[in-house]
Amino acid sequence: MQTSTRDRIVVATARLLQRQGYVGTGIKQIATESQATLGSIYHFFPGGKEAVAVAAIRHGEQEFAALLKEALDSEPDPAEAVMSCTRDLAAGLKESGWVDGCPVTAAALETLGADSELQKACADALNGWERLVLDKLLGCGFPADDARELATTVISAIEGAEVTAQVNRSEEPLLAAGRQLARLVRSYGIDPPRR
Amino acid sequence: MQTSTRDRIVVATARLLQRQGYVGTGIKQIATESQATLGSIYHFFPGGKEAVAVAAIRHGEQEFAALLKEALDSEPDPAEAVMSCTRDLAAGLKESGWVDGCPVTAAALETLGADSELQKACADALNGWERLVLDKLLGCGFPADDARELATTVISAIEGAEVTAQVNRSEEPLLAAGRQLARLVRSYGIDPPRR
DNA sequence: AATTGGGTAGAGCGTTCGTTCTAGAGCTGT
DNA sequence: ACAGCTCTAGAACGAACGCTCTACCCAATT
Repeated sequence: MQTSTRDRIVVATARLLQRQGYVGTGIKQIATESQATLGSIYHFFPGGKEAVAVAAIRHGEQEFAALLKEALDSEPDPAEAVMSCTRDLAAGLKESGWVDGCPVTAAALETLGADSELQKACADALNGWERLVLDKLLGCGFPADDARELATTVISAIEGAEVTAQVNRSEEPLLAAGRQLARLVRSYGIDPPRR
Repeated sequence: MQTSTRDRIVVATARLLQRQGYVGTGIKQIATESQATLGSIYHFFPGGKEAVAVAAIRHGEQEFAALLKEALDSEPDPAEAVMSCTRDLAAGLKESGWVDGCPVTAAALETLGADSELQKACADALNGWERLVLDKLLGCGFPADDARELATTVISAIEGAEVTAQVNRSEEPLLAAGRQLARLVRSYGIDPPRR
């Protein structure tokens, strides 16, 4: 067997959470989609549905972090880097038929009231991504305070633009957000590091 | 009876959708929360759960539009207006214990695949709000192209910042987004209309 | 006084949910 | 050969789901 059963469960769950949220995703659907059985799922995740979801969210976080990191590293200028990021996201979103959005937003919104492990995993994901942007900005010479506020804004705006793009089935909201965020970043008048 | 049964159903459903999404909200919970019975619900909404949800989303759209309009009208300068908006949202979010977020996002994300009436209602809501911002910018003398792109970015960023604020249980993401959006709006160098 | 019809009330339908449970397959070390 | 282990397999449970259905209340109309 190529991939382990456990990995198949996590990956399939991550995709399902992304598309239909936490409550909308059933354990039995996960079993079918991952070609595993209920027995296997409860063997690897004695914590049940929530434990599977937490693992899937963490997987989604890393996957998205990799995409983000690659886009940020591809351009020395942070403004260009942000646009590269929204371009990649827009392309991926369109390719999936507008269903593969942010891997954590849907799950996060459904589990806000109960401060569960799942909710914590979602918060960790958002903060992790924010840190990637923050580091990029700091590396470009932005003052710490400006960089922090910009980083949270960039992640929030991308997050929101992705939802808007999905709902309208259009790349435009993401691309527009990318351009405006680039303008915002440039407005600080900090020269990109030459290499 | 003060409020009609139908109205109680719609209002209660709107709040439930906001907090736990579409799939997470049961018809029987709606009945309990709105002090109605199943019979009443299916009497007023023969279309079942989805019909109730559509009515609730439209109600949420109008409610949020009113808040948005008030905030936008309170300041002549569009940059200040956007910040006033995020301040109001942050205050409301904190007051609700971080659970009463955007009335449509949660429901929208769960119903992306099936192009249902519900999905359309969510798209209408987002576009309606965007138009309010657009009109404000146009009224301040922004060129049409810039205004359009700014308007979608503002709504997307507010949307995303609200989610981030909820997940982190903090006003800061919304306030930061407000400040950065104000900076972005000002970067176009258009004088606010004097009155 | 009788009738009509909008609205209320909730028992019960079939289905699906998350979870538990027992049984067995496939492998390793002795 | 046998015990011991991880992992697979799916039947079965109680609870909850969306929805249908019949029965009833009560104010307005005839």
